This record gives sequence, structure tokens and C-alpha cells, in this order.
Amino acid sequence: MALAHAILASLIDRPCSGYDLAKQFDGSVGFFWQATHQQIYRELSKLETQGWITSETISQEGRPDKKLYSVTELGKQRLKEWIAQPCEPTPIKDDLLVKIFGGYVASQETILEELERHRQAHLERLSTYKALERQYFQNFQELSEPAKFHYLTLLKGIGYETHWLAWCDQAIKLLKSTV
Amino acid sequence: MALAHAILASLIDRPCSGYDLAKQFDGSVGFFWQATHQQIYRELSKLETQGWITSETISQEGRPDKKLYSVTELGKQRLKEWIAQPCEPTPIKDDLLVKIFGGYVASQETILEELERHRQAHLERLSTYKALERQYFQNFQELSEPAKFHYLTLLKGIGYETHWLAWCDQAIKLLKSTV
DNA sequence: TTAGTATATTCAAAAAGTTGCATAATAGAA
DNA sequence: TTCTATTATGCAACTTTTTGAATATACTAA
Repeated sequence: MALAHAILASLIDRPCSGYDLAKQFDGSVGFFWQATHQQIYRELSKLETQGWITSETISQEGRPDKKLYSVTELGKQRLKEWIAQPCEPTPIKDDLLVKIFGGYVASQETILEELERHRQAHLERLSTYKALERQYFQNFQELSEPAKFHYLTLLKGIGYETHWLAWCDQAIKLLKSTV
Repeated sequence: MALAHAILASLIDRPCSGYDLAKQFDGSVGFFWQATHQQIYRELSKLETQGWITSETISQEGRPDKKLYSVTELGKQRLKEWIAQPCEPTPIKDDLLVKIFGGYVASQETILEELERHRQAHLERLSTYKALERQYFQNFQELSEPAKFHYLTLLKGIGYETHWLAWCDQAIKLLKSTV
């Protein structure tokens, strides 16, 4: 149930509406967890029922009302407990690799095209992540406590894209080397 | 629905029983897809109903009967079509990174312990993968067509573990450098 | 004025994945 | 002889995720 905890970890930074959270899950939180707005709203209701978060309805001018959620003491406690509890490394689960595994039933051209497409996508994400790194995380020692931890997840994102890129290059090269 | 296609890609190599497949999903196929035997048996029934695979009941001595599944022409066609259809890169979705993102609410000791645990786990998997590489995939050019593609997925596994390991080291170092 | 975009939330259904249980045969070890 | 491991398959309940709508306000640009 990491979605609940990802929401808690986001809200503990600052109170947010479901809409705000959805945007975060599409941005920085998206380095390590994705969720649609439907999932987020449903989870928020559940968390409020459990007393892990509370909400306050904010009237806005020129916009619909919003519910601003914040983490309760109980919620913070539950998040701490969850963090302290060991978890297993996440295994790979990837469509492209399924395709590669059975890739010999398709034409080499098809496979190479798909590898090139993915290479390009990873390249783009990598440059986005690196731009964020330059903009917000120049000097580790000078970052706030939360920012230090947030940066570590960005670093993972950078490593992830870098390694995907390297693998695509390697795979393309090896397949092309085949006579 | 990559599970169906992962099963097809496995079966196309050689006919298998559900039990055999479950073992493969725990081994080599596990580099890029995981599934329990329940999922596999359910999916096999569905694939047979759709006519993508056929089964033959084999009586065995000293063992229960088994159903040997093989891919039909239709199934092979469907697999090819699926491979040719572009897919999106898989984003990260990882519990440990959720913990790191909110890691400042926990003690540094807790975080470092968990990072060390994961570091160790990735180290072990990496050495397993490298042993497989040495044993079965010494020279790329001499491999059979299917083996070439299978090797690419192993290469991904090796890259994945290598980069996790590097990130754990980096994170541990950065957190320890904090005064 | 009307189409599009951004803000803001929610319901409902389907698909996919997880967990626990149940069955049944045989081989080998304690 | 009982226990454990391996081979072999399956159901049922549950949770999680995905997909597709629907509703409402308000600003902006064509």
C-alpha cells in the first residue's frame, strides 16, 4: 500500500488538495510513484476516514472550492512505522523486455525501431531530470533536510534513465552486429 | 496485458506445462516479468479459450498428469502483432524510493539500515546474474537466435542491479556526509 | 460566442494482481 | 511411519489499478 504512504510523504511537506497531489504525482513524485487523480481522491477519502489526514474546505475566488488535506499526528506516526518496516527490492516488470525476450519472432527492423523509440524517450526524460538537478539541487550540503531526500529520488531517476539509455544502445549495437 | 504475451513468448521457445512456466517466471523470465502460478494457470485457460494456445494431456509415470501447452499459429500471429505495436517506457514504482522521499521523518539510522539491506540484496542478485552470463552467454555471435534475445534481457537485469547498487552507495555516502 | 484549457471532485466498471486455501501423487529422509 | 519436498492444478475472495465517464466553475483566445 505504498500509494497511501506516498500521499502521506507528499502531504507532510505541505498541505495539498487532491488536485495539487495529482499534479505532483505527475511531476516530482512521479520519479518513483505514479497515480491517477481517481486513485488519489479515493485514497484521500480512505486516509481521512482512518484519521491519518484531516481536511479543511477552502473557498476560493474564481475557482471551485478545494479541500486542503494535512497529515495528522497519527498519520505521521503510521508513515514512520511504515518506513521503519523493511521492504523487498522491486523486481523489473517491463513490456519492452517481454518483446525483446520473444523478439526473434518479429522482424529485426521492428525491434530496432522500438529500441530507437525507447532510446529517444529515455534521452528526453534524462535531459528533463538533469535540468531539474541543475535548477534546484546544485549543492547537496546546502539543501534543506526534505530537499536532500527529494534529491536522492531525483538521482535515482537520473540513474534509471541513464541505464536504460545505455542498455538500448548496447542492444541496438549487438543486434546490428549480427550477420 | 503483457502477462499473456510473456507466456506466449515463453511457450514459443518450447511447449510447457503451467508448472514449468511458473518455474520459468521464477527464473529467467523473472528478469523482466513475475507471476504466481495462480495467475499463470488462469491466463493459460484464457489463452486456450481464445485459441492462442492448445494443450495436450501427458500421462507421466510417478508423477501427476500434466497439460503441455503450445502456441498456435493464431497465437504466434497475435504475439507478433503485439510486439510490432509501440509501447511506453515503464516508469519507476518503488517502495524504497517512497521511503526515501519522506525519509526525513524517520531516523537517519533507520534509513541507512534499509539502504544497506537493499544494497546487499542487489549485490547478491547481480552476482547471480553475472554467473548466468558466464555460464550460458559467453560469445554473443555464437548464440542461437532465441538465446541472443534472451541474453539481452539478462543484460538488462545486470544493468538494473548494477545501477541500483551504485545508487545505494551514492545515497549512503551523501547521507553520511551530512553533518 | 464558443471552443479550449485549467481548476476541482467523484462514480462505476473492468482488468489485473495478490493471498489463502485445497487437492493429489510420489519420492526420500528422519 | 510420518514428515517434507517436488510435481501438478485449481478455486475464491480480496485488493489494486486502469479506464471511461460525468459534473461544475471560470478564464482566455479565436
